Amino acid sequence: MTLVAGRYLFAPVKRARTAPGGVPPRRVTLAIDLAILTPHGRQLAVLLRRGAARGRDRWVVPTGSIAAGETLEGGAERLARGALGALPGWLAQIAAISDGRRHPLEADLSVAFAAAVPLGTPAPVGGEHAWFSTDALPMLAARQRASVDSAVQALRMRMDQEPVAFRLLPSAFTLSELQTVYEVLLGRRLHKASFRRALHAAGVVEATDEWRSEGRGRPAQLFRYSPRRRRAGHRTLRFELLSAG
Amino acid sequence: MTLVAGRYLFAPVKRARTAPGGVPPRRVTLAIDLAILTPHGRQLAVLLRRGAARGRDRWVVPTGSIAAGETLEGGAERLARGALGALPGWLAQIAAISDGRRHPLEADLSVAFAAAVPLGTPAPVGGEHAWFSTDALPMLAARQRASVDSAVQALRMRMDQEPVAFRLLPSAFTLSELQTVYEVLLGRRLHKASFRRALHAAGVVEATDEWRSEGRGRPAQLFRYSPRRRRAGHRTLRFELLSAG
DNA sequence: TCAATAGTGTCTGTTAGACATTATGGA
DNA sequence: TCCATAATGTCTAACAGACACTATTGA
Repeated sequence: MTLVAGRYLFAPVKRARTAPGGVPPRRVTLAIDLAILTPHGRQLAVLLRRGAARGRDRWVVPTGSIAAGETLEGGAERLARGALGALPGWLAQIAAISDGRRHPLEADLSVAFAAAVPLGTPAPVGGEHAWFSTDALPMLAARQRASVDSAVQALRMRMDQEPVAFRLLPSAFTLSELQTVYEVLLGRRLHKASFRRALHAAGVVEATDEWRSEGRGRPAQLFRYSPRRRRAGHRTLRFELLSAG
Repeated sequence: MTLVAGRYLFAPVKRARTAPGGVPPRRVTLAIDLAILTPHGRQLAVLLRRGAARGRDRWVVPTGSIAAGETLEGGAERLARGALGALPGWLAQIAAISDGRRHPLEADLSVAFAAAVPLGTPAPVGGEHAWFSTDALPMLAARQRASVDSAVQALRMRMDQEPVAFRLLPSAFTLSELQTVYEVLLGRRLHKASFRRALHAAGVVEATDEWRSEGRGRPAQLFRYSPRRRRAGHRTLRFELLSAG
């Protein structure tokens, strides 16, 4: 999934070789769509840009194409910088979509990327960008809507394998914030005591000596993500999700 | 991830629209690589085709491009029919790779698909195709090697969400065969009693009235995959894999 | 008969979830 | 003082893994 940096995407001297059947690889127009996600209340939010409006409010997922000698991931990073002014904490390729549905650039093929940025990241100033809750998206081109849905689904499927949840928070966070992120990603409420017990047992966070007071209630201690090198915990059997069909 | 069938990939009348920056979506040559996987002993095996040999033994992952009006998934299905003579039990898009490394068709961009076929599926007659254990692959173009590795990894990551394991077996199978498939995918041995207990609790298989005797030992009862519609079992917290880094 | 594999019953340590309680701030 | 949130301790039911045992075939 991870792309090798520093390689040329289009080697200038190579010429398309004909396939065994005699048909050369088809030429298509390529776009990259980037779904930048962040927690927002009990939902995920995605960063959209005001589109080339035709009167009404139109929004688009940040999209673009690829420069000569640029990898897919390189293009996605460039898009992210353009939208955020900085690199996201997490970036991953999600899917290639080419179902013929509408896309702002009318590209034949679009490659969807997902990015995660910390809770509280403001939308860039200028009024061109805004956060939208993924459960109340505005009108989008059908293929971009599919990109956002795939990105959210992929985030949920990868949270066990990669520390995505921690990239959706600033480097220092309270355990309640972390629990909320996990609840958003899992789509269900968790028990506070069990959550902290599991965290402590896995040893993935370390306490700082800072505390944060918000409104009423007792101040919360701040923690950091600290993956202590441990033996790779073995995967467990999970049949539950297979019963659905 | 699933592509909509029956849609045109390249709408003939549409013209590439210029991006906001003024750059039209880049044109690239596109190939599809298909890693057809099946269980083979305690490993997964992949189906390779004898390549356009230059003297030595060269092998390639089944690859091709896309016809006009064909979706990515449609192209992958056509490739699968060409290699197997039939559709695989499971087919999924894995990744788009464009790192500039070698590919048989020299395509700029290749989209990797993974397919699963049942244990015991023979390689097509004619000597053009053969199964290779994924832990002892022959020389492959670097990008195709990456496709195979990604396909195997994706199979392992999706086994909890989709009934991939059952597509790696014929419709009727023994519980020992199923357990072996799970052991191959999980990469570790399982306990017989626990495995059957979990299977029974989840209610994902149903017994047939057939039995199979192989060599010595008591004959084994045959089972089928039967996903009884149940309440969607909730996902559990899993921090273990996040400790690695 | 022995060897090999299928299938089941029981025990035990671990863990997820529920509940209760203490701690510490603001209103 | 009351209330809201943080943090922790304890109980229990469920479960994973280990072990032992029975069942049924072929050599």
